[in-house]
Amino acid sequence: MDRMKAGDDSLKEALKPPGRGGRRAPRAQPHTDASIHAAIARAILHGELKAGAKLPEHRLAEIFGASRERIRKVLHRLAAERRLEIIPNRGVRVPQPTIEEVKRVYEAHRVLEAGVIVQLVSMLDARILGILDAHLAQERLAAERGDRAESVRLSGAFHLHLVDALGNPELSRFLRDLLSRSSVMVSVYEPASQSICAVDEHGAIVEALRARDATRAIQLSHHHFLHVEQRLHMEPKNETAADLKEIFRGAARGAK
Amino acid sequence: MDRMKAGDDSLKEALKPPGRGGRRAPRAQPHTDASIHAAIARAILHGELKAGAKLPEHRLAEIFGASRERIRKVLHRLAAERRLEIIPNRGVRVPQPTIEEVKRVYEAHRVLEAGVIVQLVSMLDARILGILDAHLAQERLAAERGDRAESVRLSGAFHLHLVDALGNPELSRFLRDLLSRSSVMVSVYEPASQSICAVDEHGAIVEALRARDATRAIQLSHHHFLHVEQRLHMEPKNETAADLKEIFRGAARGAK
DNA sequence: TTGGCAAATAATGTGCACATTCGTATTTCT
DNA sequence: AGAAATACGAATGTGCACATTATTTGCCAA
Repeated sequence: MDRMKAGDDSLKEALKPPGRGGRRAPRAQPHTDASIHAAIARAILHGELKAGAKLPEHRLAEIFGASRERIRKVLHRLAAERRLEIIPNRGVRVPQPTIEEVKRVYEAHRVLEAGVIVQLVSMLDARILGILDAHLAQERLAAERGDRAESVRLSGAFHLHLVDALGNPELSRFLRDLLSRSSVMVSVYEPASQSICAVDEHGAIVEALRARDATRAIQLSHHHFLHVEQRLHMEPKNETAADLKEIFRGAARGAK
Repeated sequence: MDRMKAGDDSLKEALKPPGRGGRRAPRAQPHTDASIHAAIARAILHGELKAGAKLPEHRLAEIFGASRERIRKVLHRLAAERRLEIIPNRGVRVPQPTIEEVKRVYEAHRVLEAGVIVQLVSMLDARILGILDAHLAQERLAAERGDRAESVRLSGAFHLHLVDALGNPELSRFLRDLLSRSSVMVSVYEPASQSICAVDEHGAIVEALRARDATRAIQLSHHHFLHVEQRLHMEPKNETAADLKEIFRGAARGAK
């Protein structure tokens, strides 16, 4: 028979909006390399493509209406960015990180953020503090509303704000890479409920920064990451992946 | 006539040893993807491929004796790693960083190393100190011998030892990316003579680490990087690139 | 002589077809 | 009946040929 493993039609759902959501399908340029790349990256980031999900290039080609070679190029690029994993002659999958790799990513983030804090206290100004304060307000609002999805998103954005404040593209890009890998991890080793990053801990870090106390800010950040790591479940969830067509439905070819 | 720009035959020279240098050409497997990737990466790292050098895929294909598609795949991967720059429909070149980008890379390295130091003082042991001490001894030896090339290599390796001591692959990989980009920069904005990184400054950092004085180590590291930045010339050298065949001669197909 | 324009040329981008390899299912032997 | 070997099928890997785009060269005109 067809040996369809676990429903193979949900890939379409994940790759919805390459950016602009509501426009009616333009024409003549259904999908550029960048839009396919963005669609798949977004699906991974949003957890719609679960860890371990297979991405057959032939299937993706027909979903996006693109040739297999274009899909192939995008897939290889995503693999070079560590967002996908290519096993020779066996296809491409969403990486299924081990618990050790998860800890390495968090450790890397922790080490980087310590360096960021050191640099930040020497160049902190009202503008940066304003951004951080505004962000904390958003986080509190989302927490009060009980908007869990938004809280998760904002808790990641907090750390992005810290590096982005330095204005260094290299560092920002590195952290984004780490976060994109973290997002896959939360779908596997799902943290206990509640917000991933407690708002209070973020607030405390900002206060230490405001006081130009790098040592204290680093300590707070350090403990903050330890809390996050402790919330991770030690055993992977191992759920069956949704099918590709569903995932990429919106992103597929606009309106087929 | 032939419009050979600046001698187009030096590409071969740069891509010499994919790793093993002296072995006589094996057979049947002239070049795998990895070996081509390594050869080009090495040529960039060693400064044999100067900034702004063009790498026509057809030329590389005949040099390595591989198909154009394989070259193409490797080139795209190198571009994803920020080692090469692809301009659509205009080919691939070695990136020619601006002085601002150079400073960003050094700043990123400096910020990262601050975080590394923070983590390092909390997990420093005799083994790590031994590695660092041994490295310093090598650096002093090279300096006494006046071996400038070796000094440059070792000064970069010192910072690699610092991150590698943490045992975190993510951080090590990030720093290697940064260093690979720095190597292109020194060929453009050539630092004043003398060693790039003074051995004494490295030694002082190790001493601060030995004393578990993170603050002092960070300060030393910070000033160390400022010194390196100050040594950069502010104007690019703009020299004509050597030709490809020469660069990749050894690496090409072993024994033509 | 210089400036712009047009054709030729070379290099890149793309799609197609074939070769290779891995997983699966069937068959056969013990 | 169980296990191993084999054959089948699907998916990936690779090379080739064509289309498209940029760059250069030659020419013409001002």
